[in-house]
Amino acid sequence: MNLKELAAKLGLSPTTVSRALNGYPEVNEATRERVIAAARRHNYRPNARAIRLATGRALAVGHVIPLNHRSEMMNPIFADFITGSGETYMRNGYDMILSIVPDEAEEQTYRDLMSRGSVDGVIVHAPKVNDPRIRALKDMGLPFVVHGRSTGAELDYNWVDVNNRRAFQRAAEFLLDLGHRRIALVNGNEVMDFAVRRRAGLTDALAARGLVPDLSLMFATQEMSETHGHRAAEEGLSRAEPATAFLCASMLQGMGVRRAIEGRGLKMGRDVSVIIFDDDLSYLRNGEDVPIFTATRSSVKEAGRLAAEMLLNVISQPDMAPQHRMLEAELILGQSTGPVPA
Amino acid sequence: MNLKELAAKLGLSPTTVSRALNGYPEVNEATRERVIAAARRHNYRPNARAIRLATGRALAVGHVIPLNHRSEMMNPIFADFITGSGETYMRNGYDMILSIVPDEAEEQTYRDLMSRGSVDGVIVHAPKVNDPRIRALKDMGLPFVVHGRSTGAELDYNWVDVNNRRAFQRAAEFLLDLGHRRIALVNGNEVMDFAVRRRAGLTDALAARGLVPDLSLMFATQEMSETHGHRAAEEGLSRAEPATAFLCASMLQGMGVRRAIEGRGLKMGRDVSVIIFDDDLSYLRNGEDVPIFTATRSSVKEAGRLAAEMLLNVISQPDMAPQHRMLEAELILGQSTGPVPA
DNA sequence: CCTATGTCCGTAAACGATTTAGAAATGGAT
DNA sequence: ATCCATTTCTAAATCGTTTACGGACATAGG
Repeated sequence: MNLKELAAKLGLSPTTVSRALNGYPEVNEATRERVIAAARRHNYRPNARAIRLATGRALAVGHVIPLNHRSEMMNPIFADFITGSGETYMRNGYDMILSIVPDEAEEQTYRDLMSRGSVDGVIVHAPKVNDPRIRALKDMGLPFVVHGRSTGAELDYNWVDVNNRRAFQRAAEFLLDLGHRRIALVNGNEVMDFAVRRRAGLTDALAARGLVPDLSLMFATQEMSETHGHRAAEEGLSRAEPATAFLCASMLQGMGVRRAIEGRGLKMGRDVSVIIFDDDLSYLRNGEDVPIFTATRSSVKEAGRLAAEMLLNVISQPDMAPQHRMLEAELILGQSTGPVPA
Repeated sequence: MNLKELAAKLGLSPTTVSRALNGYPEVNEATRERVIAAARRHNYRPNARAIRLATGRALAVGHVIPLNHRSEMMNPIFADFITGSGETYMRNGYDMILSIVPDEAEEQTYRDLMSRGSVDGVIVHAPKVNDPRIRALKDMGLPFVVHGRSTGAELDYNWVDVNNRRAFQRAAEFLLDLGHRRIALVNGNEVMDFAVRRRAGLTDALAARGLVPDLSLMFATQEMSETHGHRAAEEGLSRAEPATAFLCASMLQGMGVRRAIEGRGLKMGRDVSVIIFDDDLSYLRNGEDVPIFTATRSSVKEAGRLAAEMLLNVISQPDMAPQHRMLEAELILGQSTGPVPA
């Protein structure tokens, strides 16, 4: 059942039917109701392909997920992010198109999505320091929102980010207040922008107390996984002067650190303190009612929701000034931290 | 730059240009090359919206992800699954459209995708026992492939599944050979079809040795998470006759079980044995070179690849007989199993 | 020489909606 | 009765491709 057929059944022109269904004012309310009733009765759904061609809009946004083909690993936060953004798209009649591409092909993917008219805008995931995609997207004129930021990008652009620096700074201050001086960092890969900011948060806090970071306790694991966290903690605990506290960039790393601690017969929270960054992932809850890990918490799902809303705004008002949204992580107290052992 | 403009520049009709670019035979090879060169030079990309309307194909497949709105949790295997399927779509020029919907709205979502012409087919995720979606999709005539199966569906349909029953049967036999008799099951929610099959695998193995399952050791957790695994193991270990082995449906549950074991000062693999189902997720590796957990392993990413290929085949040949692909899990030996303590 | 067969290319009509321009009907005001 | 504005609707163009059909030309066969 298409528009023409429906119009024929009603004895109206396709134009009027279209206008009636889309809420245009120049149609009698009586006919509008008649049209809507008939549309419902005949189960009419406008053909999305035709709408897209006629309006010149794709009614779709793209999420391009870079796949690090060395580790073949997709960022685990991604599932939660799209859970948040997906609902916004649905409510506004937009489709979400996912492209998973090796990271070196990402820029070309944006170009294709754009020039073939498959999307009206994109979300940029996992920005690196000095990420070239930002300049490229600006040049192409494709609306975009970055989840995170890119240090060194001289242009202004739309982003939604959590205050990674402040989060790790506060976490480090908390550990310092507990007397910890040998604080190990179990970071993500430091080509990623968020990792650099988290590291800066730690060094800021140390510097504020006149301490210099011990580079032998700064780990940046290739993957933010349990095993990599475990390995880093093994090293940090076997130093001549072992770490008394760990600051981890992810829950999984934190679990690996805990395993290393307990593997040595030590107790987390008593002998060694651990703070993690908790993205509040649905499938990796930090405890149920009472949190296991002390953590800086910020919901990545919420970030997804905000980024999607921002992108739809940017699409509908293309010459709007760049939008920014900074989220603050909350520091929540769990059972994994305590005063430094005497 | 569109087709008409490109044709004008070449002094040809749009028809000829279209045919040249799409490899139709009725065009001189010399002109074809001229056209291809010009298309490349002017950076011409055919408008996807127009192609879709003209051909009547969506050139897109849908993945409808049910969101259990009680737990607000997306299945964590999903990210790996689409990593596998995504590449197949890309190679064949298909888009992947993701819809994340509360599970009660899922059927309506399929209907919308279909009648508005947004997709040529869908992948059905997370089938339940007696899943009504299968009948609904058959009735609608929308091509689909199920990741998993649905016990009780009287119709035949396309599916890609792992042999869950055999996997858990073999795992249980292995534990029985090691002398274990009190084997706890830490299963997923048993409205899910795969969970029922895994349970059947265990009870099969027990029955083959004349044993009856101890219902007080059969857990079906609402979520397959670390905390739920931990809680189940706490119960299983505090029985009058505690479990000596655990059969877990996921890696995360296994990690929770390990935590419960170690929290009691016991050692996994010596005091208590654990076998997990390992979906070979990219962000949850079971060890690096040598596996931590003894596991039944089957790559969900591979399943995604196979399901995508099957779906594209079904789309291109709609009256093909239903296709099935059964994957066998391999039983890999880790450090989490050993003979039952005396 | 005429016709049949191929080869190569163009014309025009789809595809199914939106949207522009304009016509017909209606209602008041003069 | 005339004029103008407003309301309501229609016809036709448009979006950028694909594709059914047909024409021109060359070559081969009779």
